[in-house]
Amino acid sequence: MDYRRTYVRDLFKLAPRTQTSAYGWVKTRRDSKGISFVQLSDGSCFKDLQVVVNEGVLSADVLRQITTGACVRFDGEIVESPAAGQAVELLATGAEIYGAADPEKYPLQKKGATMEFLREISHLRVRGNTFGAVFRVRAQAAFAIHKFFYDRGFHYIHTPIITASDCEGAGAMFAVSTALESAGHENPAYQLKTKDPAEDFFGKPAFLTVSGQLEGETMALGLTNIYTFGPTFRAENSSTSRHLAEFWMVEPEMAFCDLEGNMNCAEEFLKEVIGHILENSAADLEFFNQRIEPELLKTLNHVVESPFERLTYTEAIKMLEGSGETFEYPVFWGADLQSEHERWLTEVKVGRPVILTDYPKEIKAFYMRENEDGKTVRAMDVLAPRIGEIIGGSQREERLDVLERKIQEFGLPLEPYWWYLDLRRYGSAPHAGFGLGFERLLMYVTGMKNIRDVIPYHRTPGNAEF
RNA sequence: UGCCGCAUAGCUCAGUCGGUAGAGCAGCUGACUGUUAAUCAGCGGGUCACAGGUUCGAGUCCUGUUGCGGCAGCCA
Repeated sequence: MDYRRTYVRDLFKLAPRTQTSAYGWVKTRRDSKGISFVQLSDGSCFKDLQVVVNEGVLSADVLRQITTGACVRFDGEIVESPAAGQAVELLATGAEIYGAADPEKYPLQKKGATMEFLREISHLRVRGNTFGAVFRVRAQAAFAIHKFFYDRGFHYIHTPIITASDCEGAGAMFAVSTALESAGHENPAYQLKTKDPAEDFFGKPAFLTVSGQLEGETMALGLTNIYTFGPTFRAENSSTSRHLAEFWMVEPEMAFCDLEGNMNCAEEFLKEVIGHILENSAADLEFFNQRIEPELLKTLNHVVESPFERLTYTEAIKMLEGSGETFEYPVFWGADLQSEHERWLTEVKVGRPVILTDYPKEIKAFYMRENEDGKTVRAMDVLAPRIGEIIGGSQREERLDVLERKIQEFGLPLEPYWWYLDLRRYGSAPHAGFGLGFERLLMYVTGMKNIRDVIPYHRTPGNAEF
Protein backbone atom coordinates (compact mmCIF):
# COMPACT_ATOMS: atom_id res chain seq x y z
CA MET A 1 0.00 0.00 0.00
CA ASP A 2 1.49 3.31 -1.09
CA TYR A 3 0.34 6.58 0.47
CA ARG A 4 0.27 8.02 -3.04
CA ARG A 5 -2.98 6.30 -3.93
CA THR A 6 -5.94 7.87 -5.60
CA TYR A 7 -7.98 9.72 -3.00
CA VAL A 8 -11.77 9.63 -3.18
CA ARG A 9 -11.51 13.29 -4.19
CA ASP A 10 -9.69 12.22 -7.36
CA LEU A 11 -11.87 9.22 -8.16
CA PHE A 12 -14.66 11.59 -9.18
CA LYS A 13 -12.45 12.90 -11.98
CA LEU A 14 -11.62 9.51 -13.48
CA ALA A 15 -13.02 8.59 -16.89
CA PRO A 16 -15.81 5.98 -16.89
CA ARG A 17 -14.67 2.36 -17.18
CA THR A 18 -11.40 3.08 -15.32
CA GLN A 19 -10.42 0.21 -13.03
CA THR A 20 -9.49 1.49 -9.57
CA SER A 21 -9.71 1.03 -5.80
CA ALA A 22 -11.30 3.20 -3.15
CA TYR A 23 -10.09 3.23 0.46
CA GLY A 24 -12.16 4.69 3.25
CA TRP A 25 -14.68 4.42 6.04
CA VAL A 26 -18.32 3.49 5.52
CA LYS A 27 -20.83 6.22 6.31
CA THR A 28 -23.99 4.25 5.51
CA ARG A 29 -25.21 1.24 3.59
CA ARG A 30 -28.61 1.05 1.91
CA ASP A 31 -29.95 -2.28 0.68
CA SER A 32 -32.52 -3.12 -1.89
CA LYS A 33 -33.36 -6.49 -3.43
CA GLY A 34 -30.24 -7.58 -5.28
CA ILE A 35 -28.25 -4.39 -4.75
CA SER A 36 -26.48 -2.47 -1.98
CA PHE A 37 -25.34 1.16 -1.93
CA VAL A 38 -22.40 2.11 0.27
CA GLN A 39 -21.38 5.70 1.04
CA LEU A 40 -17.61 5.72 1.42
CA SER A 41 -15.48 8.60 2.73
CA ASP A 42 -11.74 8.97 3.15
CA GLY A 43 -11.86 12.57 4.35
CA SER A 44 -10.13 13.88 1.23
CA CYS A 45 -13.16 15.95 0.30
CA PHE A 46 -16.65 16.69 1.53
CA LYS A 47 -18.45 14.41 -0.92
CA ASP A 48 -18.76 10.67 -0.33
CA LEU A 49 -18.22 8.08 -3.01
CA GLN A 50 -21.24 5.90 -3.77
CA VAL A 51 -20.19 2.29 -4.18
CA VAL A 52 -22.66 -0.05 -5.89
CA VAL A 53 -22.53 -3.69 -4.84
CA ASN A 54 -24.62 -6.10 -6.89
CA GLU A 55 -25.86 -9.32 -5.34
CA GLY A 56 -23.33 -12.12 -5.44
CA VAL A 57 -20.28 -9.90 -6.00
CA LEU A 58 -19.15 -10.06 -2.37
CA SER A 59 -19.36 -13.00 0.00
CA ALA A 60 -22.09 -12.85 2.62
CA ASP A 61 -19.41 -12.61 5.30
CA VAL A 62 -17.76 -9.55 3.74
CA LEU A 63 -21.07 -7.84 2.98
CA ARG A 64 -22.17 -8.38 6.58
CA GLN A 65 -19.14 -6.43 7.83
CA ILE A 66 -19.77 -3.43 5.60
CA THR A 67 -21.54 -1.35 8.22
CA THR A 68 -21.35 2.26 9.38
CA GLY A 69 -17.84 2.95 10.67
CA ALA A 70 -16.10 -0.01 9.02
CA CYS A 71 -12.83 0.58 7.15
CA VAL A 72 -12.92 -0.99 3.70
CA ARG A 73 -11.15 -1.08 0.36
CA PHE A 74 -13.41 -1.51 -2.65
CA ASP A 75 -12.02 -2.60 -6.00
CA GLY A 76 -14.03 -1.94 -9.11
CA GLU A 77 -14.80 0.27 -12.03
CA ILE A 78 -15.79 3.93 -12.23
CA VAL A 79 -19.13 4.17 -14.05
CA GLU A 80 -21.56 6.94 -14.86
CA SER A 81 -24.36 6.93 -12.32
CA PRO A 82 -27.83 6.26 -13.71
CA ALA A 83 -29.48 7.94 -10.70
CA ALA A 84 -29.49 11.53 -9.51
CA GLY A 85 -27.19 12.62 -6.70
CA GLN A 86 -23.79 11.85 -8.19
CA ALA A 87 -22.22 11.96 -11.65
CA VAL A 88 -20.11 8.83 -11.20
CA GLU A 89 -19.99 5.89 -8.82
CA LEU A 90 -17.84 2.85 -8.20
CA LEU A 91 -19.23 -0.47 -9.38
CA ALA A 92 -17.63 -2.94 -7.00
CA THR A 93 -15.99 -6.17 -8.14
CA GLY A 94 -14.34 -6.94 -4.80
CA ALA A 95 -13.69 -5.64 -1.31
CA GLU A 96 -11.37 -6.11 1.62
CA ILE A 97 -12.37 -5.33 5.19
CA TYR A 98 -9.47 -3.69 7.04
CA GLY A 99 -11.40 -3.04 10.23
CA ALA A 100 -14.99 -3.93 11.05
CA ALA A 101 -17.05 -1.77 13.42
CA ASP A 102 -19.67 -3.51 15.55
CA PRO A 103 -22.87 -1.68 14.52
CA GLU A 104 -24.48 -2.29 17.89
CA LYS A 105 -21.66 -0.43 19.64
CA TYR A 106 -20.30 2.09 17.11
CA PRO A 107 -21.31 5.42 18.68
CA LEU A 108 -21.36 7.64 15.60
CA GLN A 109 -24.72 7.53 13.91
CA LYS A 110 -25.67 8.96 10.60
CA LYS A 111 -28.41 11.03 12.19
CA GLY A 112 -28.76 13.90 14.62
CA ALA A 113 -26.23 14.12 17.40
CA THR A 114 -25.51 17.23 19.42
CA MET A 115 -22.13 18.97 19.34
CA GLU A 116 -21.82 18.21 23.07
CA PHE A 117 -22.17 14.46 22.47
CA LEU A 118 -19.75 14.49 19.55
CA ARG A 119 -17.25 16.32 21.76
CA GLU A 120 -17.27 13.28 24.06
CA ILE A 121 -16.20 11.12 21.12
CA SER A 122 -13.70 13.56 19.66
CA HIS A 123 -11.58 10.65 18.44
CA LEU A 124 -14.39 9.49 16.14
CA ARG A 125 -16.24 12.70 15.25
CA VAL A 126 -13.76 13.55 12.49
CA ARG A 127 -15.42 10.82 10.41
CA GLY A 128 -18.65 12.79 10.20
CA ASN A 129 -19.57 15.54 7.75
CA THR A 130 -19.24 18.47 10.13
CA PHE A 131 -15.89 17.64 11.68
CA GLY A 132 -14.37 16.36 8.48
CA ALA A 133 -15.14 19.79 7.04
CA VAL A 134 -13.88 21.60 10.16
CA PHE A 135 -10.48 19.94 10.09
CA ARG A 136 -10.03 20.23 6.32
CA VAL A 137 -10.74 23.95 6.64
CA ARG A 138 -8.38 24.18 9.62
CA ALA A 139 -5.56 22.71 7.55
CA GLN A 140 -6.42 24.94 4.61
CA ALA A 141 -6.42 28.02 6.86
CA ALA A 142 -3.02 27.13 8.33
CA PHE A 143 -1.61 26.80 4.84
CA ALA A 144 -3.14 30.13 3.79
CA ILE A 145 -1.50 31.83 6.78
CA HIS A 146 1.95 30.49 5.92
CA LYS A 147 1.42 31.44 2.29
CA PHE A 148 0.37 34.99 3.16
CA PHE A 149 3.55 35.62 5.14
CA TYR A 150 5.84 33.69 2.80
CA ASP A 151 4.61 35.77 -0.15
CA ARG A 152 5.57 38.93 1.76
CA GLY A 153 9.03 37.88 2.85
CA PHE A 154 8.23 37.13 6.49
CA HIS A 155 10.34 34.53 8.29
CA TYR A 156 8.60 31.82 10.27
CA ILE A 157 10.00 31.83 13.80
CA HIS A 158 9.64 29.32 16.62
CA THR A 159 9.53 31.07 19.97
CA PRO A 160 9.90 29.06 23.18
CA ILE A 161 6.98 27.16 24.67
CA ILE A 162 8.54 27.28 28.13
CA THR A 163 9.33 30.70 29.52
CA ALA A 164 10.83 31.82 32.82
CA SER A 165 9.25 35.23 32.56
CA ASP A 166 6.10 35.22 34.65
CA CYS A 167 5.27 38.83 33.89
CA GLU A 168 4.20 38.87 30.29
CA GLY A 169 0.94 40.32 31.49
CA ALA A 170 -1.39 38.32 29.28
CA GLY A 171 -3.18 36.24 31.85
CA ALA A 172 -2.72 33.34 34.26
CA MET A 173 0.06 30.88 33.46
CA PHE A 174 0.65 27.14 33.84
CA ALA A 175 3.69 26.27 35.91
CA VAL A 176 6.30 23.92 34.42
CA SER A 177 8.13 21.95 37.04
CA THR A 178 9.79 18.65 37.85
CA ALA A 179 9.37 19.31 41.56
CA LEU A 180 6.14 17.38 41.52
CA GLU A 181 6.83 13.69 41.08
CA SER A 182 4.80 10.55 41.25
CA ALA A 183 5.37 8.42 44.31
CA GLY A 184 5.57 5.44 41.95
CA HIS A 185 3.81 3.65 39.15
CA GLU A 186 1.65 1.63 41.51
CA ASN A 187 0.96 4.65 43.69
CA PRO A 188 -0.71 7.45 41.75
CA ALA A 189 -0.26 9.97 44.57
CA TYR A 190 2.03 12.87 43.80
CA GLN A 191 4.47 14.48 46.15
CA LEU A 192 6.47 17.67 46.20
CA LYS A 193 10.22 17.12 45.84
CA THR A 194 11.14 20.68 46.69
CA LYS A 195 9.43 23.93 47.47
CA ASP A 196 12.43 26.00 46.44
CA PRO A 197 12.26 27.14 42.77
CA ALA A 198 16.06 27.41 42.76
CA GLU A 199 16.21 23.61 43.06
CA ASP A 200 13.66 23.06 40.31
CA PHE A 201 14.56 22.08 36.74
CA PHE A 202 15.22 25.56 35.37
CA GLY A 203 16.59 27.01 38.57
CA LYS A 204 13.71 29.47 38.74
CA PRO A 205 9.95 29.43 38.24
CA ALA A 206 9.03 28.44 34.70
CA PHE A 207 5.75 28.57 32.82
CA LEU A 208 4.07 27.71 29.54
CA THR A 209 4.06 30.67 27.21
CA VAL A 210 1.08 33.00 27.01
CA SER A 211 2.53 34.80 23.99
CA GLY A 212 5.61 34.66 21.83
CA GLN A 213 5.46 38.39 21.22
CA LEU A 214 8.39 39.60 23.32
CA GLU A 215 10.71 37.00 21.82
CA GLY A 216 9.15 37.71 18.41
CA GLU A 217 10.17 41.35 18.76
CA THR A 218 13.79 40.34 19.29
CA MET A 219 13.73 38.33 16.07
CA ALA A 220 12.06 41.13 14.10
CA LEU A 221 14.82 43.54 15.14
CA GLY A 222 17.27 41.59 13.03
CA LEU A 223 15.15 39.74 10.47
CA THR A 224 12.77 42.71 9.87
CA ASN A 225 9.52 40.81 9.27
CA ILE A 226 8.75 37.63 11.19
CA TYR A 227 5.75 35.65 12.38
CA THR A 228 5.12 32.91 14.88
CA PHE A 229 2.39 30.28 14.64
CA GLY A 230 2.26 27.92 17.56
CA PRO A 231 0.54 26.73 20.71
CA THR A 232 -0.23 29.17 23.50
CA PHE A 233 -1.45 28.48 27.02
CA ARG A 234 -3.68 30.40 29.38
CA ALA A 235 -4.55 29.01 32.81
CA GLU A 236 -7.47 31.39 33.13
CA ASN A 237 -10.41 29.62 34.75
CA SER A 238 -12.79 30.74 32.04
CA SER A 239 -15.41 28.45 30.66
CA THR A 240 -16.99 30.12 27.65
CA SER A 241 -17.59 29.22 24.03
CA ARG A 242 -14.62 31.43 23.04
CA HIS A 243 -11.86 30.26 25.41
CA LEU A 244 -9.36 27.42 25.45
CA ALA A 245 -6.54 26.70 27.90
CA GLU A 246 -4.42 25.57 24.91
CA PHE A 247 -4.86 27.33 21.60
CA TRP A 248 -2.86 28.33 18.55
CA MET A 249 -1.82 31.87 17.92
CA VAL A 250 -0.38 33.71 14.94
CA GLU A 251 1.85 36.65 15.81
CA PRO A 252 3.53 38.74 13.11
CA GLU A 253 6.06 41.35 14.17
CA MET A 254 7.32 43.98 11.74
CA ALA A 255 10.29 46.33 12.05
CA PHE A 256 9.98 49.75 10.41
CA CYS A 257 6.23 49.58 10.81
CA ASP A 258 3.79 51.85 12.62
CA LEU A 259 0.15 51.44 13.59
CA GLU A 260 -1.04 52.30 10.06
CA GLY A 261 1.11 49.56 8.59
CA ASN A 262 -0.02 47.19 11.31
CA MET A 263 -3.69 47.83 10.49
CA ASN A 264 -3.02 47.40 6.79
CA CYS A 265 -1.29 44.09 7.47
CA ALA A 266 -4.10 42.81 9.69
CA GLU A 267 -6.77 43.74 7.17
CA GLU A 268 -4.92 42.29 4.17
CA PHE A 269 -4.17 39.20 6.24
CA LEU A 270 -7.80 38.47 7.14
CA LYS A 271 -9.01 39.18 3.60
CA GLU A 272 -6.41 37.05 1.90
CA VAL A 273 -6.73 34.10 4.29
CA ILE A 274 -10.53 34.12 4.09
CA GLY A 275 -10.36 34.57 0.32
CA HIS A 276 -8.03 31.59 0.03
CA ILE A 277 -10.44 29.42 2.03
CA LEU A 278 -13.45 30.59 0.00
CA GLU A 279 -11.59 29.54 -3.11
CA ASN A 280 -10.09 26.26 -1.92
CA SER A 281 -12.65 24.89 0.54
CA ALA A 282 -15.82 25.75 -1.35
CA ALA A 283 -17.66 22.46 -0.74
CA ASP A 284 -16.93 22.51 2.98
CA LEU A 285 -18.03 26.14 3.32
CA GLU A 286 -21.20 25.37 1.36
CA PHE A 287 -22.00 22.72 3.98
CA PHE A 288 -21.39 25.15 6.85
CA ASN A 289 -23.60 27.68 5.09
CA GLN A 290 -26.42 25.14 4.76
CA ARG A 291 -26.23 23.41 8.13
CA ILE A 292 -24.31 25.55 10.61
CA GLU A 293 -24.60 29.28 9.84
CA PRO A 294 -27.04 30.46 7.11
CA GLU A 295 -25.38 33.87 6.67
CA LEU A 296 -21.85 32.47 6.43
CA LEU A 297 -21.00 32.84 2.74
CA LYS A 298 -22.68 36.21 2.52
CA THR A 299 -20.67 37.43 5.51
CA LEU A 300 -17.33 36.07 4.33
CA ASN A 301 -17.72 37.47 0.83
CA HIS A 302 -18.65 40.82 2.33
CA VAL A 303 -15.53 40.81 4.51
CA VAL A 304 -13.28 40.08 1.56
CA GLU A 305 -14.82 42.79 -0.63
CA SER A 306 -15.33 45.78 1.65
CA PRO A 307 -12.83 47.89 3.58
CA PHE A 308 -12.77 47.48 7.36
CA GLU A 309 -14.14 50.37 9.37
CA ARG A 310 -11.37 52.15 11.29
CA LEU A 311 -12.25 54.11 14.41
CA THR A 312 -10.36 55.46 17.37
CA TYR A 313 -11.44 54.35 20.81
CA THR A 314 -12.57 57.93 21.48
CA GLU A 315 -14.78 57.93 18.36
CA ALA A 316 -16.24 54.56 19.33
CA ILE A 317 -17.10 55.83 22.81
CA LYS A 318 -18.91 58.80 21.28
CA MET A 319 -20.88 56.49 18.97
CA LEU A 320 -21.85 54.25 21.88
CA GLU A 321 -22.88 57.22 23.98
CA GLY A 322 -25.08 58.51 21.15
CA SER A 323 -26.50 55.09 20.27
CA GLY A 324 -29.69 55.41 22.29
CA GLU A 325 -29.12 51.86 23.55
CA THR A 326 -29.25 50.98 27.21
CA PHE A 327 -26.22 48.89 28.06
CA GLU A 328 -25.72 46.81 31.17
CA TYR A 329 -22.28 48.34 31.65
CA PRO A 330 -21.97 52.12 31.46
CA VAL A 331 -20.06 53.72 28.60
CA PHE A 332 -17.57 56.44 29.44
CA TRP A 333 -14.12 57.47 28.25
CA GLY A 334 -11.57 55.35 30.09
CA ALA A 335 -13.76 52.27 30.47
CA ASP A 336 -12.81 49.04 28.75
CA LEU A 337 -15.32 48.01 26.10
CA GLN A 338 -17.58 45.14 27.14
CA SER A 339 -18.84 42.35 24.91
CA GLU A 340 -22.19 44.11 24.51
CA HIS A 341 -20.43 47.29 23.30
CA GLU A 342 -18.27 45.43 20.82
CA ARG A 343 -21.30 43.57 19.52
CA TRP A 344 -23.24 46.79 19.00
CA LEU A 345 -20.34 48.34 17.08
CA THR A 346 -19.67 45.39 14.79
CA GLU A 347 -23.13 43.88 14.41
CA VAL A 348 -25.52 46.85 14.65
CA LYS A 349 -23.55 49.95 13.73
CA VAL A 350 -21.08 48.73 11.11
CA GLY A 351 -22.03 45.19 10.09
CA ARG A 352 -18.48 44.02 9.34
CA PRO A 353 -15.09 43.94 11.07
CA VAL A 354 -14.05 47.13 12.86
CA ILE A 355 -10.53 48.20 13.81
CA LEU A 356 -10.43 50.24 16.99
CA THR A 357 -7.25 52.16 17.83
CA ASP A 358 -5.69 54.49 20.38
CA TYR A 359 -7.07 53.11 23.64
CA PRO A 360 -6.47 54.70 27.06
CA LYS A 361 -3.05 53.57 28.25
CA GLU A 362 -4.39 52.30 31.58
CA ILE A 363 -6.40 49.49 29.99
CA LYS A 364 -3.69 48.24 27.62
CA ALA A 365 -0.31 46.49 28.04
CA PHE A 366 2.87 48.29 29.08
CA TYR A 367 4.69 47.69 25.80
CA MET A 368 2.31 49.67 23.61
CA ARG A 369 3.64 52.94 22.23
CA GLU A 370 2.45 56.02 24.06
CA ASN A 371 0.84 58.80 22.01
CA GLU A 372 1.79 62.49 22.25
CA ASP A 373 -1.35 63.19 24.29
CA GLY A 374 0.12 61.14 27.13
CA LYS A 375 -3.27 59.48 27.64
CA THR A 376 -3.61 56.92 24.87
CA VAL A 377 -1.48 54.22 23.28
CA ARG A 378 -1.08 52.97 19.72
CA ALA A 379 -3.17 49.86 20.27
CA MET A 380 -5.50 48.23 17.79
CA ASP A 381 -8.19 45.60 18.18
CA VAL A 382 -9.93 44.00 15.22
CA LEU A 383 -13.47 43.18 16.27
CA ALA A 384 -15.59 40.82 14.22
CA PRO A 385 -19.35 40.32 14.34
CA ARG A 386 -20.43 37.19 16.28
CA ILE A 387 -17.06 36.44 17.90
CA GLY A 388 -15.69 39.73 19.19
CA GLU A 389 -11.96 40.37 19.35
CA ILE A 390 -10.18 38.33 16.70
CA ILE A 391 -6.94 40.33 16.58
CA GLY A 392 -5.18 42.42 19.20
CA GLY A 393 -2.03 44.35 18.43
CA SER A 394 -0.10 47.57 18.70
CA GLN A 395 2.83 49.66 17.66
CA ARG A 396 5.47 48.84 20.27
CA GLU A 397 7.17 51.34 22.55
CA GLU A 398 10.67 51.68 21.04
CA ARG A 399 11.94 54.50 23.32
CA LEU A 400 14.05 53.14 26.20
CA ASP A 401 13.20 55.83 28.74
CA VAL A 402 9.47 55.66 28.08
CA LEU A 403 9.43 51.86 28.23
CA GLU A 404 11.31 51.78 31.53
CA ARG A 405 8.89 54.29 32.99
CA LYS A 406 5.89 52.29 31.74
CA ILE A 407 7.15 49.00 33.22
CA GLN A 408 7.51 50.71 36.58
CA GLU A 409 4.11 52.40 36.30
CA PHE A 410 2.58 48.96 35.78
CA GLY A 411 4.28 47.80 38.98
CA LEU A 412 6.51 45.31 37.16
CA PRO A 413 10.19 44.64 37.96
CA LEU A 414 12.74 45.86 35.40
CA GLU A 415 15.27 43.07 35.88
CA PRO A 416 13.55 40.21 34.03
CA TYR A 417 13.12 42.47 31.02
CA TRP A 418 16.85 43.19 30.60
CA TRP A 419 16.95 41.57 27.17
CA TYR A 420 13.69 43.22 26.07
CA LEU A 421 15.10 46.59 27.15
CA ASP A 422 18.37 45.81 25.33
CA LEU A 423 16.40 45.96 22.07
CA ARG A 424 15.74 49.64 22.83
CA ARG A 425 19.30 50.17 24.04
CA TYR A 426 21.01 48.88 20.89
CA GLY A 427 19.65 49.75 17.47
CA SER A 428 16.04 50.27 18.43
CA ALA A 429 13.55 50.54 15.59
CA PRO A 430 9.92 51.54 15.31
CA HIS A 431 8.02 48.28 15.08
CA ALA A 432 4.55 46.83 15.39
CA GLY A 433 2.70 43.53 15.41
CA PHE A 434 -0.44 41.71 16.37
CA GLY A 435 -1.78 38.42 17.65
CA LEU A 436 -4.54 36.39 16.06
CA GLY A 437 -6.35 33.57 17.81
CA PHE A 438 -6.33 30.80 15.20
CA GLU A 439 -9.37 29.03 16.61
CA ARG A 440 -11.33 32.29 16.72
CA LEU A 441 -10.56 32.79 13.05
CA LEU A 442 -11.81 29.26 12.41
CA MET A 443 -15.03 29.96 14.30
CA TYR A 444 -15.53 32.97 12.09
CA VAL A 445 -14.78 31.11 8.87
CA THR A 446 -16.80 27.95 9.64
CA GLY A 447 -19.67 29.44 11.62
CA MET A 448 -19.09 26.89 14.39
CA LYS A 449 -20.52 28.22 17.64
CA ASN A 450 -18.13 26.70 20.18
CA ILE A 451 -14.34 27.05 20.05
CA ARG A 452 -14.00 23.48 21.40
CA ASP A 453 -15.35 22.28 18.07
CA VAL A 454 -12.64 23.77 15.85
CA ILE A 455 -9.66 22.10 17.58
CA PRO A 456 -9.17 18.31 17.55
CA TYR A 457 -8.92 17.90 21.32
CA HIS A 458 -9.90 20.82 23.48
CA ARG A 459 -8.22 21.69 26.76
CA THR A 460 -10.50 23.61 29.09
CA PRO A 461 -10.85 23.83 32.88
CA GLY A 462 -11.57 20.29 34.05
CA ASN A 463 -10.95 18.65 30.69
CA ALA A 464 -7.81 17.13 29.19
CA GLU A 465 -9.33 13.93 27.73
CA PHE A 466 -7.64 12.28 24.75
C1' U B 1 -14.70 32.66 39.60
C1' G B 2 -20.12 34.51 39.71
C1' C B 3 -25.24 33.89 37.96
C1' C B 4 -28.70 30.68 35.31
C1' G B 5 -30.19 26.05 33.08
C1' C B 6 -29.89 20.81 32.06
C1' A B 7 -28.86 15.33 33.39
C1' U B 8 -34.56 9.46 31.57
C1' A B 9 -32.82 3.57 26.08
C1' G B 10 -26.77 3.81 21.81
C1' C B 11 -28.63 9.13 20.02
C1' U B 12 -32.54 13.18 20.29
C1' C B 13 -36.28 13.88 23.61
C1' A B 14 -41.53 13.26 26.19
C1' G B 15 -43.05 11.66 31.04
C1' U B 16 -49.52 15.53 33.58
C1' C B 17 -51.35 15.82 40.48
C1' G B 18 -45.85 11.64 43.68
C1' G B 19 -48.67 5.59 42.12
C1' U B 20 -43.28 0.67 39.52
C1' A B 21 -40.95 3.74 31.93
C1' G B 22 -42.63 6.02 26.55
C1' A B 23 -41.79 7.98 21.28
C1' G B 24 -38.74 8.96 17.03
C1' C B 25 -34.11 7.68 15.20
C1' A B 26 -30.07 4.03 15.52
C1' G B 27 -29.37 -1.55 16.04
C1' C B 28 -31.20 -6.61 14.89
C1' U B 29 -34.63 -9.89 11.69
C1' G B 30 -37.42 -9.96 7.29
C1' A B 31 -39.65 -7.59 2.64
C1' C B 32 -38.65 -4.64 -1.77
C1' U B 33 -34.46 -4.56 -8.92
C1' G B 34 -31.21 2.03 -8.38
C1' U B 35 -31.11 3.85 -3.21
C1' U B 36 -29.51 9.22 -1.65
C1' A B 37 -30.84 11.00 6.32
C1' A B 38 -34.27 5.06 1.30
C1' U B 39 -39.12 2.89 2.44
C1' C B 40 -42.42 -0.93 4.84
C1' A B 41 -43.30 -4.83 8.79
C1' G B 42 -41.61 -7.06 13.25
C1' C B 43 -38.03 -7.67 17.56
C1' G B 44 -34.62 -6.60 21.45
C1' G B 45 -33.04 -2.53 24.44
C1' G B 46 -33.46 1.33 31.19
C1' U B 47 -28.40 1.66 37.86
C1' C B 48 -34.26 7.63 35.31
C1' A B 49 -26.08 11.11 36.74
C1' C B 50 -24.42 9.93 42.02
C1' A B 51 -25.31 10.08 47.56
C1' G B 52 -28.66 11.11 51.25
C1' G B 53 -33.67 12.78 52.93
C1' U B 54 -39.34 13.34 53.03
C1' U B 55 -43.29 9.64 51.95
C1' C B 56 -47.12 3.69 52.45
C1' G B 57 -44.81 4.79 47.63
C1' A B 58 -39.89 9.26 44.26
C1' G B 59 -37.89 9.76 37.23
C1' U B 60 -41.22 13.46 39.66
C1' C B 61 -40.49 16.88 46.04
C1' C B 62 -35.97 18.55 49.36
C1' U B 63 -30.41 18.77 50.39
C1' G B 64 -25.57 17.85 48.76
C1' U B 65 -22.04 16.14 45.01
C1' U B 66 -20.42 15.41 40.05
C1' G B 67 -20.75 16.29 34.88
C1' C B 68 -22.35 19.24 30.80
C1' G B 69 -24.13 23.75 28.64
C1' G B 70 -25.32 29.21 28.39
C1' C B 71 -24.17 34.20 29.92
C1' A B 72 -20.68 37.51 32.40
C1' G B 73 -15.68 38.64 33.87
C1' C B 74 -10.68 37.70 31.73
C1' C B 75 -8.80 37.43 27.01
C1' A B 76 -6.95 35.64 21.48
